Amino acid sequence: MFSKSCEYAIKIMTFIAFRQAKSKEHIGLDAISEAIDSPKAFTAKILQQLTKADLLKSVRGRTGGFYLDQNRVIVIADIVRTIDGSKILEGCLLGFGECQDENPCVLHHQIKKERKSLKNKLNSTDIYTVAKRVNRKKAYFKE
Amino acid sequence: MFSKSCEYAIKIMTFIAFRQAKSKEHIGLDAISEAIDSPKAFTAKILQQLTKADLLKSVRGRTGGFYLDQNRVIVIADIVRTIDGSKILEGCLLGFGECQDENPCVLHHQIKKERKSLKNKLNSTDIYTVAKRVNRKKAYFKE
DNA sequence: TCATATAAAGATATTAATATCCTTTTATCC
DNA sequence: GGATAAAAGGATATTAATATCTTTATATGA
Repeated sequence: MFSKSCEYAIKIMTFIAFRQAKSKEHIGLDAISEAIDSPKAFTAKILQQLTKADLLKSVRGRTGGFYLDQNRVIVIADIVRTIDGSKILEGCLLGFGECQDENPCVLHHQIKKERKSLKNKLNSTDIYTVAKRVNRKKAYFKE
Repeated sequence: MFSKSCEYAIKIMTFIAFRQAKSKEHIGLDAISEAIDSPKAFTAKILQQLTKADLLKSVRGRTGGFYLDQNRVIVIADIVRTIDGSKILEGCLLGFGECQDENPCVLHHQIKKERKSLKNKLNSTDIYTVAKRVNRKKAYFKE
């Protein structure tokens, strides 16, 4: 469903939200990739993408690391759109460039409702809420 | 969401169902790839996969081609499972090997309901029903 | 029986996703 | 100011998905 990069990105963002609820210190690559069990160098690239897209803030140098601007509410859909693009949320299931209600692919109307509720859910699930669940040990970043 | 191969496969199967409702003649690769607007050689490979998986029947030789065993009801989920595997329907959204209710990833419970209804829909949508919609010009195989 | 049209099978090519490695920039601490 | 530790950036490697091409097997019909 999501690309591997996107899977990591969702874990990264929710992990930082989780950690930041406990301490305001910047969080470094090492801590992140250890916590979510992801390859370090690859994780660094995804962190770059998230930072460029302004979903994440970063500081260089000795006490550097990553942190979230707490004023901004970030939802899972923001992360998905940044890493995988909006195709999975908006695009045609069968690859039409323009799959509207007027020129629908064979699955369009069949799956319309289900896709919409999935999209709504991703649009309404923010990372702080997810992070709270981790704190209550109701969800995990790695197996 | 689905791989390109799977997109083609869904079109292939629904197209054959659609054509077969009109004529019992075997349908050849050329007609299929033309109708669904897919690369011919690649389409041939997918047809092979579908045939091996017994979702589709084939006949070689001069009047050869592909056809459906009308006694068997095939749903979209059968096609998806054959081409992309069951991961997209059953597997963890964030790549856990074992993502159950007891050891859930950070998205598991959040998206559980939405995934389930998507899966149900794919499990209950059969290709003949889809084909009928095409016949009524309510859905298309290509743009 | 032989030419032809078809699917099956195998080999290869191309492109995109995943992943790593090395160098550069930047901030901190001594 | 120099050593150090961090992120950023660029280059490369590996693997998987997409796609094509060529050969083989099989059935038909003249």
